Formats: sequence, C-alpha cells, structure tokens
Amino acid sequence: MDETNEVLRKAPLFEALDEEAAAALRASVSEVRLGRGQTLFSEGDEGDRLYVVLSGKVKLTRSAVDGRENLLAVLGPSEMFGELSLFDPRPRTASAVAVTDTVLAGLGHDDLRPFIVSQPHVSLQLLKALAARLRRTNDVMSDLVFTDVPGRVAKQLLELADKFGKEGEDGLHVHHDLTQEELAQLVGASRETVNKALAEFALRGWLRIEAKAVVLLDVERMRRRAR
Amino acid sequence: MDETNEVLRKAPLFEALDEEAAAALRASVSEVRLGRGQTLFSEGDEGDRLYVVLSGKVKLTRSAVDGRENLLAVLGPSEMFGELSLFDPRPRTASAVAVTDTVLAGLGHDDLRPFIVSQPHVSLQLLKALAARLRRTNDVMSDLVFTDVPGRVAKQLLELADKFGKEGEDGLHVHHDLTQEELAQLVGASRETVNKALAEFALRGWLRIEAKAVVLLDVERMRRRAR
DNA sequence: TCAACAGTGTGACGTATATCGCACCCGTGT
DNA sequence: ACACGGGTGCGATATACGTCACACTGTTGA
Repeated sequence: MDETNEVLRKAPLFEALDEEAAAALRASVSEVRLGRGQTLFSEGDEGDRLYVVLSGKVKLTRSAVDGRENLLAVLGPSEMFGELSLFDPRPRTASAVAVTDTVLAGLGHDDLRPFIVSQPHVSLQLLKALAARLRRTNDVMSDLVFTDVPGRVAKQLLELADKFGKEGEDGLHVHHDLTQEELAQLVGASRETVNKALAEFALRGWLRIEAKAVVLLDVERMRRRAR
Repeated sequence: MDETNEVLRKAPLFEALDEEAAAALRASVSEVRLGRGQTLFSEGDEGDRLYVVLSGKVKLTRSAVDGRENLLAVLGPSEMFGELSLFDPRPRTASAVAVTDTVLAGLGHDDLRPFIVSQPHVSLQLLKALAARLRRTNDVMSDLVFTDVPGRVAKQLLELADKFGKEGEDGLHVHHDLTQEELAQLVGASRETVNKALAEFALRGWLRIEAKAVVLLDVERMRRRAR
C-alpha cells in the first residue's frame, strides 16, 4: 500500500537506497501487527530481524532482576529498532512492546546484508544513525547525573513534543500514549515523583494534563526548566 | 616503530584492513604527545580527526553549565575515540584530556573515508564497534537508575580491572591512574560517597586502596556487590 | 447498574546521597 | 627542611527522592 511506502521511505535505512534497491528490499518486508501491550520480542531472545514502525508506537524496555523496568525509548512511525543484533550478533538486550496498536515492517538480516555490502551509502547512513544515537544516549546519561527529576520530565516532554507534538488552538498537544508509570520509567524516576512534577508544571500554567497526553502551554519556560 | 604498529594493529579500525591497506593508512597517521592533564580537544570544537591511544590513558569528559563534570570513559592502548564526528559531522560533544603522559595516533577523516567506502569489511567492523558501545552505554544508563553508588563503584572497578588489571602475588592490581574525584565523575557520584564506598570495601577485605590504584582481593564478592 | 480494576493525585515518612567542613597525608619544589 | 597544594579520609547536616498508604476517577465488562 502507498501509505506504507511513504512511511518506509523516511526511515534512515531506506533514505540511502536508490529507487530500485528500495523496491527490491521492500519485497522482502513482512508486516507485523501488534495490539496494545503485546510484546514483539524480549530481552535475551535471539534476534535476526530489524523493524521499522509503520504506524503506532513501540517502547523498548529493560528490566532489572527485581522486576523494575526502564524505558530506553518510545518509537513512532518511520523509526527503526532491533538493528544492533545485525551488526553485533548477540541476544536482544531490550524488549519491544507495543504502546498502542501498531503495525511494523520486519526485515530479516540476511535480506539486508547484501545491500549494506554493495552500497557504501547505506553503511555510511547507518553509521551516521548509530553515531547520532550514541550522542543522544550520552546526553541522557549526563541528564541522569546532573538534572533533577522535574528537569528530566520537562526535557522528556519536549522531546516527545518534537516527535509526536501537534500544534493546536490552545497549545502544543503531545499525545504520547504513555501512562505516568511509563513516563516515570522513561526518565528513571518513580511514578509518584513524576506525577508531582507534572502537577507542579500544571499549577504554574506551563502545561495541561490529559489522559496519556499533555498540552504544552508555555514551551519557553519548560525549556528553561529543562536545563 | 614496531611497538606502535603492534598497538595499532589491535585497534578495531585496523583489524578489518588487509596488510596493504593498513600500511597505506599508517602512512597518514600523525603522532600526538600529551602530558598528564593536557587537553587534546574540547566540547564544542570542530573535529575532523579520530585517535587511537598508543600508550597512556585518556579520559572523555562532558561538563555541565555549572562546571560539574562527568567522565564518559577512560581509554587505554589500542582504543579509539573521536570517530563520531566522522560519521555525523558535528562539533565534539566531549572533551579529551590525558590522564597520564600519553601518545596518540591521529587520523584525518579525509584520509580515512576512501578506506571505508572501498572496503565493506571496514564499515561492518565499525558498525559492530558502535553497536557494542551503544549496548554498553545502555547498560550504564540502567545502572544509573537501578544501582546504588557502592554498586556502581564495584562494577566500575571490575571494568577497569578488565582493561588495566594485572594479576599479582597478592591480588589483581588495577592501576587506573584516576583520582577519587575522577572515579566519582565516572560513576556519577560525589567524591566523598565514592571514598566511603571504597573505605567500606577495604574494611571488608575485598580490596586494598593504593595511590591511583586498587588491588582487588575478593573479585567474587565484588561481583556480587555489583549486581 | 455495579463491580473490578487500571490509572491518577497527594500526603507522611525513611533514606541514600549531596554538601559542607575540616583534619591529615604526602610528594614537589624552593 | 619547610611550606604548600593536591589528594584523601570522615563526620555532621540538609535534601531530593523513593516508598508506603490511601482515596479518587474513569473505563470496561458482566
């Protein structure tokens, strides 16, 4: 379907391919549908596929021995995940779970490898994508050390706004589809503390809280609070 | 010099090259010497070179607005750094400072690019290296969220032991060359808390503290404390 | 229509860790 | 030989945040 192609085209992997190669690769794509809460793969699984989100949202999580969890990322349309095991073949180090009903494009590593070897652009594009992600995770690490919980919440909301935000009459609507529990796991804090931070922001008129969403009313002040 | 070649050969970048290509690349290497505390480059600099440590140790640091610092890594012989700007050309996001007197091999990006494009092995090797590092930083992030300071110290000492440890009569000598302040920045904690954690470990007979080094006496217990 | 339950809001309390303060130690240079 | 500065050891205090407890809300489904 056209919609699918449109979304795929924007994925970093496909951007680097010429039209012919992209068509060839699309032929080996298999579609996966997940309902909210369904898990695609789990930590420790063997993995030989990577995925591109076509619609919906997926969270990548790691869990500690005692069951506590930690979100590495929430991924939306055109974003790619599960590719680490392609370059460095080891069991998955995170689980992938659908946050909303989701459609994914799955690609076997064996289908992909020829394109990587034959088209130098592709490797360069992938290297660039990984380098950017490495920078990003380093940022997150610094934040965990230097920034307090309200600051991390503010920063995270601004990032979610970049990804999922829609400008509306009354502010910037960020329909992140996350429970406060999940948001807390994403910033590395407890559900309660995150709730209090949100309440504080709302009290100051910087945002409005909605079900699995927030409406940012004063982005500038949120930015200042985040650093 | 032979010594230099020996160390370079082990670097992930050179491992993937055949003998001829490696020799060609070595020709464009420039050597850099740094004294303890000297900085090679700083956050925000434009960077178009990557480096391989030939001897000594280098720390990669990021600093917050208020001057507090955060160590991303301590790198020893054969380790590579500064390559992110090669794939994703942006200003440096960390500073590089010599922890001891250090000799580096510097390589201009322009010298490197042809090898990457022409030899598919090289890109794959680099992708693998980046993927591994991404996994590692994800681990560190989880630790920051789930593990207390003593646990992070234990884990970090074990990692330093893997890199720099030498088995001796009386235990595993880890000459890390870091002040406790730097060790603290590496695990994301204050100097004092790290000091107390070390003192506690020493009291229990798990390790002995020496100047810019520790001697691990009970690796097994340290491991258990780390998780 | 009412249970049942997942998600949210908020206070009371405990604790790990940062911060502050100061004493000590040891190598370096004058 | 001495002072000096960087590094270390360690107690006292402050605080951000986790944990616990419970009440409230809205949605689902029998």
